[in-house]
Amino acid sequence: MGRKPTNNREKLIETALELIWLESYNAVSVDDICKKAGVQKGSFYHYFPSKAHLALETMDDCVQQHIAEYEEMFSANTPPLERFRKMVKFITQQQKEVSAQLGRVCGCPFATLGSELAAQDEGIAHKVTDICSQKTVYYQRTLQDLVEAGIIDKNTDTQAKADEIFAFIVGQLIMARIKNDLKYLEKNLEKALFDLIGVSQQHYGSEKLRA
Amino acid sequence: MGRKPTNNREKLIETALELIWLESYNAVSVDDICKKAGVQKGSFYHYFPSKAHLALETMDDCVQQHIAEYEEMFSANTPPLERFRKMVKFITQQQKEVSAQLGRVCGCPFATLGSELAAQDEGIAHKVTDICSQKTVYYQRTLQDLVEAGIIDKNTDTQAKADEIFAFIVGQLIMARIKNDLKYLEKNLEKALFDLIGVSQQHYGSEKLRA
DNA sequence: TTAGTAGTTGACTGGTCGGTCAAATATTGT
DNA sequence: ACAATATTTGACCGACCAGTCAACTACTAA
Repeated sequence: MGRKPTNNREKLIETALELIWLESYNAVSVDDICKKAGVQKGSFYHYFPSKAHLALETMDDCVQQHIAEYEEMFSANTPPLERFRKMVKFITQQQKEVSAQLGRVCGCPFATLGSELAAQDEGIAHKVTDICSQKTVYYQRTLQDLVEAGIIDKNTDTQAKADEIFAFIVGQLIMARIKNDLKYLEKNLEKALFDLIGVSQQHYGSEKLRA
Repeated sequence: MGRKPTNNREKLIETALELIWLESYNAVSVDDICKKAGVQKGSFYHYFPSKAHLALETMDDCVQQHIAEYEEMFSANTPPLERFRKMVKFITQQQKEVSAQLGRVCGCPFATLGSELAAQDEGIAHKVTDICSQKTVYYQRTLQDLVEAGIIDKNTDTQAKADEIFAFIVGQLIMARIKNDLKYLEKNLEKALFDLIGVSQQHYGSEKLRA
């Protein structure tokens, strides 16, 4: 029943991701999004009760894709250090692509949005917090595997360390966004991450041999 | 000549820092700032040619206070590890105070503003980048001292490591802001920072003995 | 005294904001 | 054919936005 389904909903979500990621939530208006998506404002409010709800659904859409990637990168049959290496490559590669597509380094959309709206919209702040926990689970499991493999200190507080890793990556992405420069990401992220985790030099490249 | 000087200018800058730090640049209007500062809009535009200029001057004002603190914390007659410890304490203490005063964890005003306006206002993005470089100079000098004292790996790329430290702290502050929670900052920041720098466990508390 | 100046006032502008709505249109099940 | 439903349309709303301006006030230097 009803009218033929169009992809207006998806178009709005896609466009919202682009514009908000590039600029910011408050700098992009509903009219901007509609115009760029080629959708009328009435249709917008047919699908989303408010601008904030669009942002929430956009984040859901974005995180779903991320989780799919993370499931693969962090699968148990990948050696633990290699998982982090894959993640670093994924992040830098993704930043490179988005930067080429949108014309500037955009960083982490969740962190940017979360920081901007932390005090303005509880719902969005909460959603971002959720996404963080979701991701740190992958880190924590991997850290446990690293402990068991004897690659890092067995007294590591894996929960705390996982949060630190997340914060570290967020920080690097925020700085890349502000400076509009990918070179720090490309050059040092992996090594810096291993320093933070506490991987000794001798393990840096030797995992495959021992795994 | 002219009328008796008031402190309206300072009031505007103070109020702008409060409101923008708490919320965000685009979420706070010139009217909001004027109202809270008890200053008329005409006076606002007597002192500042635009909202963006106010933000710039607010950052200048804020960074000046920071630099004074950093000069003391990072003075050469403080042992290098102790400098970082002082900084961590300063950051957590400041966050605690601001959080008590403004009602929520606010994080790093430069990073929040920089991330929000990176693509919207070149001037502000550039100013934030400047502030970063200014601060990383302190880190780099301290890292060199740590190398010379034999406390960290002598092959450390101090320039890169200083940027990593900055990004790490920014990340922690952004996460504290998003989660509106200081506990990670209070519990683990110092240890995590030392891990990132590559300070071995044996040096954690022993510096004063050897310095 | 008076001319010049720094600072203040608050009404005003044109444009944009998020959001609403009643009517039109297309599609489906019966 | 027709009723029910899903979707689209674009004009419209009041509130708010950054910024302007001409008149006004209080001070100083000559």
